[in-house]
Amino acid sequence: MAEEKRRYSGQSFEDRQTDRRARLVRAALDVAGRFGLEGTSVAAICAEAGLTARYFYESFPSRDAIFVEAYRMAQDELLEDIAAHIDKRDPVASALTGFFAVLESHRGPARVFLLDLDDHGPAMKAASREAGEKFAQLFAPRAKDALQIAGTLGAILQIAKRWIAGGFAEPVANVVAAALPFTKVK
Amino acid sequence: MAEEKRRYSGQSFEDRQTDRRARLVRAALDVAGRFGLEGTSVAAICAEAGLTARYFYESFPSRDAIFVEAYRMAQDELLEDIAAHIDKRDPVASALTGFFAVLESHRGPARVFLLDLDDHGPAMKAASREAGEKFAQLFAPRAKDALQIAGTLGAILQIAKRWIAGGFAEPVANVVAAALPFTKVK
DNA sequence: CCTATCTGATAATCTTGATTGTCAGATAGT
DNA sequence: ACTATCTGACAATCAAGATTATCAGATAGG
Repeated sequence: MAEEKRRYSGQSFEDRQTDRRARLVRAALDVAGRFGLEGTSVAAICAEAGLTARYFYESFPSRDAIFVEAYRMAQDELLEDIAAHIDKRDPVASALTGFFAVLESHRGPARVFLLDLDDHGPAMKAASREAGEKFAQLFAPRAKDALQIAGTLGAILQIAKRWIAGGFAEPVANVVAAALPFTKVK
Repeated sequence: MAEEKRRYSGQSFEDRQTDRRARLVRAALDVAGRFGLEGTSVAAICAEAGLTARYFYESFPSRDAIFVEAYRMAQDELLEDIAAHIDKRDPVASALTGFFAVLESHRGPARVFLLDLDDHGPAMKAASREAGEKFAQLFAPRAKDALQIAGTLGAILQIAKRWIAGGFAEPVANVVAAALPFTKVK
């Protein structure tokens, strides 16, 4: 909507292309956040971005490609936001607070993150594994046993899912309080 | 294969129908265990069961219907097997041991259980929620906070996933040892 | 004004897989 | 042997959605 003026050389066409690409990624994240990856068609992404399929394939070779890109973008933003929240005094608790706070403020992207991504192709699986490793460094910085790290991560993610399913009813502080003990498991 | 003799009235036709239905459910569980729900087509289920599509729709109105049934069957069997393992002395630890032991011996059905089932329709979602409640009684019998229960369950499931991803390399005892502390979180 | 390029919309194509329908051969009860 | 029913295989239909192709109108630079 918001019908951009047609003046297509206010910006160079590369700039416009880049714009479109970015709009598509945003749209994909948005739609996937509402309907899940499976429920996100190319048509829906394009409609959300106010573009048509032609532009989609101008920037991405396939639907899966944009999913991977959207996921990585959300991942990066989430990690950055959390990093900004970290307090040296108590890195784990503050990271946790940052994590849940960001989820609460970006409810769309949040959902994409918490899905099981192992069943959406190898690229997605790899991206999700990388994310897992990065989060592990935040939430279980000194754990060495892979299974234990998995447990901590699983606990936090499942708590987040339940929280989201309940409509973010609990205040962040409560959620953090529930999750924190799971980071302390010896 | 194993070409059953055609003698279709050795059993009444109702019996044969019931047989076919059961074979289909087994097959669905098996294929889903190998390829995931999305990767499980009606054709694949039928091939695995040694039957054809006609019989599929004789017993099930849709593909989703058999998924729900297969999931519930696996759920029941898993819970029964765990129940058989429970030791009154230390119910949680023994339930955990039973859980992982069963996963190890039934690797196919195991996978179906650990998937995120929220994105396969409302019936599946409901079934998975029920399962969650039953498992919570086993693994977190005295917890009262929903978020904490979620955390414990999430930890155990994630540990199981990681274990499976690693090809069941760790012995069950180690996996139980990694998971047990997560059931003790206060 | 002309024209090459860009844009937006729409339609055509292709794939995949579910769901139905048809049919000849097999079986068992009579 | 006769016939109604059951069986297995296969083709036909339908739908959804990805990917491509087409086309008329808009724009800007010369």
